[in-house]
Amino acid sequence: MTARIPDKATVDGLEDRWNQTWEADGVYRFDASKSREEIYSIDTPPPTVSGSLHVGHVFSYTHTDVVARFQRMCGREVFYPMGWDDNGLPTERRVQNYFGVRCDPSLPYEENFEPPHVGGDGKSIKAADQQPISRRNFIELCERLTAEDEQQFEALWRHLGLSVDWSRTYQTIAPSSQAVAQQAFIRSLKRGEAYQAEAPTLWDVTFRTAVAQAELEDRDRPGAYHRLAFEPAADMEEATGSYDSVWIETTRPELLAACVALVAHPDDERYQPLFGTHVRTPIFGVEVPVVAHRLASPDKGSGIAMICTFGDVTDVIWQRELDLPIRSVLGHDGRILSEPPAGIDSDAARAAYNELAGLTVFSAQKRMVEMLVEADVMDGDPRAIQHPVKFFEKGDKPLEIVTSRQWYIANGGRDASLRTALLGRGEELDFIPSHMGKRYENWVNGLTGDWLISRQRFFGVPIPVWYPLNDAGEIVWDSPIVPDEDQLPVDPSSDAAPGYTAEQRDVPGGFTGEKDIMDTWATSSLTPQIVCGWRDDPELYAKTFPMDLRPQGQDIIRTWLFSTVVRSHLEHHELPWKHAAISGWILDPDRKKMSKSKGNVVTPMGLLESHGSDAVRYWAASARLGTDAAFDEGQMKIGRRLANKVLNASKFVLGATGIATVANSSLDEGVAATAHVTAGVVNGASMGLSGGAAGDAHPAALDGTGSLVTDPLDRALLAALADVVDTATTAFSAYDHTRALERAETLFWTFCDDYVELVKARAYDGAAPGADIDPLAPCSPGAASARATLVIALETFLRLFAPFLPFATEEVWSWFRPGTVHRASWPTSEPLRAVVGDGADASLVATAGEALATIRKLKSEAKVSQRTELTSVDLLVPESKVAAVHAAKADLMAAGRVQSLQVVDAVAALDEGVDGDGPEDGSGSPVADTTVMRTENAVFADA
RNA sequence: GGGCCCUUAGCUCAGUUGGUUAGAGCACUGCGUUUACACCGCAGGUGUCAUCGGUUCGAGUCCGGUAGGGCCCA
Repeated sequence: MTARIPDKATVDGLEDRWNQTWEADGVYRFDASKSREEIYSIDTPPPTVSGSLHVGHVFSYTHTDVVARFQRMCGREVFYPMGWDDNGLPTERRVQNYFGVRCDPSLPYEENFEPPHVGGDGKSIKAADQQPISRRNFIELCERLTAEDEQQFEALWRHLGLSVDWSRTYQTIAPSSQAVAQQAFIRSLKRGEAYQAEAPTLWDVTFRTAVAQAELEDRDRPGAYHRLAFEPAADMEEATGSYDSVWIETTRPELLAACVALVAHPDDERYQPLFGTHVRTPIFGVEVPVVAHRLASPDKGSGIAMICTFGDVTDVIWQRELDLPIRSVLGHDGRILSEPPAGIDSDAARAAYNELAGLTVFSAQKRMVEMLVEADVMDGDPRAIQHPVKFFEKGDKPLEIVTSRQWYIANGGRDASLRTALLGRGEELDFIPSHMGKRYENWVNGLTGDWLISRQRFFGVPIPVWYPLNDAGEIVWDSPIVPDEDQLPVDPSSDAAPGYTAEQRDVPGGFTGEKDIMDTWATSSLTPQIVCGWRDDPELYAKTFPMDLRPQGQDIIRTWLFSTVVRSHLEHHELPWKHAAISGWILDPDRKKMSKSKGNVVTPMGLLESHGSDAVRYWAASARLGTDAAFDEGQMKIGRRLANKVLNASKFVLGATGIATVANSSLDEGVAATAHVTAGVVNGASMGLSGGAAGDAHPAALDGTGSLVTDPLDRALLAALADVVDTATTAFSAYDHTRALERAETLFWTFCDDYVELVKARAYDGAAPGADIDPLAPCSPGAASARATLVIALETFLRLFAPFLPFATEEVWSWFRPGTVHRASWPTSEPLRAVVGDGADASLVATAGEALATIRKLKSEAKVSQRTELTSVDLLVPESKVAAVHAAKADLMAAGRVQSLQVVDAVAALDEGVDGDGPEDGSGSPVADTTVMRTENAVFADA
């Protein structure tokens, strides 16, 4: 029979072995029979599968897993599903490049379609080289690719050791998720929270879709002010008595045809006389009014600006608030429309407009400037500036504003009472750290409109409505046809509207399907409803919703977190979760945020393989929530060292106590020996996976007096451990996992470096080097005390470390404990305190350690091996510590290999009236610090 | 321009309601192969707590200003 405890312990290879066992034993399987009070539910962010996972994901998902494992050990049944966010634009883009195709909804479906490329080379394929395919073919390719990606993601998460119930994974594009998204939409529609509107919309001309406020970003771009002359109309000449032109400066001369007014600040004295009068636009000769508005900035350009429908977001506000006409000149393809807007009537104006029609914004500007120069209505050369321009965060051309019919969901952007209510939800939510709530508050206060959820794309959840066609075949937008909830999910582009036949599609008197899909966030804002079974599992839903925890990155507070709060508030009138744990950024060594574009991203699997998962988890867990962390492989090496130490210290404990002797051949015997060595404090009761109490440590109804743990040093160690357990538990309960780890780690190193060294000889109880120890044979009381302490401490440390180092702790647990450490109970201090009684003094560990270090220092400075025997040495100890050193004296002599140790009161020793001469060997300084231990009169056995 | 966070040893970071001489790990140097571990152990030096001012018997900690860094929003 092979030994169950390896001769050479290593952290390498533990991941695959334990993942297989955990899967086979269903260690993390959610038990839905538990009661609401017993359940801890986590709403894990579904990563975008079309993107690649990076170190930041590993970082924040580890934070979540650490909490999940802690809560599970505290006896909670952890509901911890994992999802994949696969719908949306990122997947479409990836499919286009990976397969060399693009979606053309006008094409018919092709059976058994095989794409022109598979795999691609990661570079984008030009649109012209992409093969157009039908929407259904395109979606099939999206699903094919995401399925592959999801497998890789799951493999990574398993390797990292996430304690997810992998039987409960979900996809945001899955039919059940679509049904949830559509049901929530329909209900919002019926309550009036979802609505459609024809309105100016921020539009990405590359992707040809509308985008939401949350997806915008400002980028500084070069631009140029063009100084243009507007001629006064008759009423202005009359008002001012002047024929002078009005000069405006604009960065967008190509939109001149859309000009509907000039605007200046109401307080601007230069232009006050002009308000209410008119000017004529250059080139086109359209008469437009001069108006006043507070958003015009007197110090920008000439202080008076032209309002175009729609040059930027301010133009939209002006158009709305000043009730100006709409004159669109830009199409959804980003080109100037072929038909001129109202007002361009003269032949000359039409001719000028025709010069621009069909051009891109860029070319139109060039041509427009030429015309302006020819007409001599532009003053000088364009003046170059840098200015912020709005972009779609995933796009690379400036956003334009076009008028289009879109769907919205109310989010407080237009309704003060809803906004107030949502701000209240933000205050109600427990953000960790709390200052992250400010980001939520700032975002809600900065909303400028409702949430635009419709996207003119293909791979996503369809907006579940149809529209009737009148007898003329025109769409009746105002009367959307809505499916019943039990019909969901529906695809209006292929399913017939309720009450119609398929033949009535797109014929007069029939119906047509909504072509738009919902924004990704419109589905992922419903992950609590998706995973908790809102639509189809009322029993589960009642037990898991509202959820306990939403962990996520700080970047998506305004998007994912906020939109989820919105949906929950609208539908359920409550928060979707109690706590929101916000992870920080990962910064590269230059303190910059790590990102793909900077090319400084490390692949997570490579990291896990080179350092080990426990090591990488240790690095992640060392960072507090909300705090940015450096990408620090040094920290991973420390984690690896800790995991390695856990294995080796455990080997020692099991060896010195004799448990290894029997556990090597049989787990049952090892468990029994463990119970024997600890007198039942660590016993084998409640074996198996069921119940949170498996492998529990039970107080053997002791008050310290009947305990095997009699030695003061042993009692001190367990007292110190009890303190650490209390601190770690309090910290963990407050989501401060870092402190829990740090406290456990610090005491563990003291345990290894000092305590173990001190009690080693006592625990061996005279056994010959290398000899097997019989754990059941009688031994001296001192040995029994040390052995019991070693095992109790080890077993407690394993449970303290289990959330952080799931692989190393489970490996060791399997050597001598039944079941899995991950279903063992989180340690409590009561059993430890019961074993050591009230009189235990935790500080004895530190004092004994200090004394040991003093003897080590003597040898280190003498440049001799720590093994060197000391015939005799005086240990000068501060008075307050003398008693403690005496208590550990025998262990100290054994560990320090001292044959004769004199413990001397350091204060008394300095007093010449006591020993008369000072140190006989001259080693001590006459002004020695009496608060620090030191040695004198050392005699080495031989040099 | 508004909001939030940060600045402590060469590096990464602790430092809890203000209270002895501000800590840890890494790195570095020296020593040492010990019946757990060389992926090891032991020992050692390391500070203008960004800066200026205030409150206080006492400030790394509380308050205000300044500088630098980061993020979000306009």
